Amino acid sequence: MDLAESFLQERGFNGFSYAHIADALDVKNAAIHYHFRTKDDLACAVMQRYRDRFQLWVNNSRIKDLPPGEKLDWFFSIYTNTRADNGKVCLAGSLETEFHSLPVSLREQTEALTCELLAWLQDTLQEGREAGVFHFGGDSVSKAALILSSLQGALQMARALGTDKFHAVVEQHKQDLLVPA
Amino acid sequence: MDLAESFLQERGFNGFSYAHIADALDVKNAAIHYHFRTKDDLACAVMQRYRDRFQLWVNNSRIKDLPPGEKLDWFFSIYTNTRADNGKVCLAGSLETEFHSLPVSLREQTEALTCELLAWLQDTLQEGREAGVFHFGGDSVSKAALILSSLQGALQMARALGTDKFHAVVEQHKQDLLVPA
DNA sequence: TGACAAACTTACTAATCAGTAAGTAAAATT
DNA sequence: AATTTTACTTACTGATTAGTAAGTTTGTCA
Repeated sequence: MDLAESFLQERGFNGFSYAHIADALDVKNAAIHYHFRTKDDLACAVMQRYRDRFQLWVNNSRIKDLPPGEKLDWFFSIYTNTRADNGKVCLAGSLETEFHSLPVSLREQTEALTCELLAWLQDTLQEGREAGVFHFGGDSVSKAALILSSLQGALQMARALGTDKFHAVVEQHKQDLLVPA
Repeated sequence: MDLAESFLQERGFNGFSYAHIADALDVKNAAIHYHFRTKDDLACAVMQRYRDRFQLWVNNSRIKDLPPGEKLDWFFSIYTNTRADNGKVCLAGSLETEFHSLPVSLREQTEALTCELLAWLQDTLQEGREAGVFHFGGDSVSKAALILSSLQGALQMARALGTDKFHAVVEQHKQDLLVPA
């Protein structure tokens, strides 16, 4: 599953095969089929684990009780540390790009993940604005969508233009949110 | 090339084959190979045409002489009309997602396109800020990267969550840029 | 009219793809 | 000790992949 997750982030759903994973583990492809009957099953399991992990984090008091500014820093750091610096992109973004060539079960997982990320970000932004820490116009739903879409896009952009661009985007978001006017 | 462009935007480079195009045109796959020896050649030709088209537009006085606010509206409208409403994503975003599984020539095209989009957007933002129409902190390079990455990401997000989300992101960008404080 | 080139088709190839059926070895359970 | 389960391997299948070689049709031009 770790390998499948990496391949999904690095090459997309259509960009890897059972053989890639089997070779990396030095087993035969049938060994993968034993654990995950179909490729959809494998990808769905990866997505479910990814979602569960996120929910576990945000419901943990180490994150939940943080002030909004630090919560957001934590969120940004997920993208910075485990994605941009390793040339990976967000699972949601990766699968959305290939959406129309994906099995239905995997589309549902993609939708669910995106909703969950968006919901948490929206709550955090709202909380921060009410606390006077964040400053932005419009509603928190749109601002959350703006930030999430930008993080997704910036990870992809980092592929072509290097991680500096990604870091610049994150800093710009902080600037936009934190500086009053 | 029109079909290849559509497939790239809808399914990604690894998500379509010569057979898809041949079937759609009711010819044999060898007919495609006659015009484009390899799949890389085809995709590169599509990218080159896409880039040329963009340069033609931005150098045309119908766009070049527009005030910054309307320039930006035009830029947003490319994404809204020809992508979000048809379930397509930006070519740059699509190829960046699969970057590590792409032939080198196609990676170079992807990088070039991203740079060109970014450069134009940066100039436009700078011009607008100097004219007092746009308001944002930080430098225009970062802000351009933020907006472009967000548009890319929002097109992908629209796949899973519908076009409403995309439109909300565009409105939020306008709000962020246009409202003084 | 004949030469030639453009735009194909027919008929392949070798590789890769997801997925399966049957067999095996070792560990866990009864 | 016998049985069952887990985790594979071996050996495939049929579909699809990008790409090729040789032949065919159609239109253009000298």
